[in-house]
Amino acid sequence: MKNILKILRTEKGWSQAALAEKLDVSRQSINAIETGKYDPSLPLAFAVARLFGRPIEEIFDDEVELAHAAE
Amino acid sequence: MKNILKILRTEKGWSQAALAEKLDVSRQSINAIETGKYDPSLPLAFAVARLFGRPIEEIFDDEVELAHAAE
DNA sequence: CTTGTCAGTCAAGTGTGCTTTACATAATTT
DNA sequence: AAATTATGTAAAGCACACTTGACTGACAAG
Repeated sequence: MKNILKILRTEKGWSQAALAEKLDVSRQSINAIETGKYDPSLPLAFAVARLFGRPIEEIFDDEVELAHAAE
Repeated sequence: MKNILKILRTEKGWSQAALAEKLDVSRQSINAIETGKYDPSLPLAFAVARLFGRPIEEIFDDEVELAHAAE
C-alpha cells in the first residue's frame, strides 16, 4: 500500500524519530511504513490521520496493483 | 475499536458468510471483527469501506477508551 | 423430529505489525 | 579527526490478523 507519510512528515520538518515519538511507535516502524515494507495497523493509521488532520484515504492509497493485468 | 459493520451488513440483508465471501476473508474473521475480538488490517478496512461506499472513519471508531480516567 | 441456516466460539497453525538492539552510511558540525 | 543527526537495514521475539476445521445453540421450515 502506498502512502504520502514521508511527504507529510517532511512538510512539518520532523525526523522519523520525532514522528515516531508523536505516534508512540518505534522509529523503525515509521521507516518501514514509509519505505513500504509493511502497512500500519488500523489503530496506527487512525493515529497518523488524526496527527496530520486528514482522512485515512488521503494518506494511504489502497489501489490494487494490477500486477500483470495489462498483458 | 468499535465499528458499525454489523449494522451495515444487516441493512444489506447479508449473512456474515456472504459478507466474508465478498471481502475474500473467512466467516470467522468477519465475526471476530463484528464482536470486537480484533481490528481488521488496514487493507481489509479499505475493502470494507469500498464495499459499503463510506469512508473508513464512518465505519470504524478509534475513540480512545478513557479506561479509568473518570475517577 | 429432522434439516438447514445463522451466529458465536475454540484450537492450532501461518504470516505480519511492531518491538529492542545493533550496525552502516551519509551529511553536518566542531 | 571526532562527534552528532538522520536514514536505512537486519535479527530475534512477541502479539495479533487471519486461516481451516469443528462444535454449539437459536431459529425457522419441512
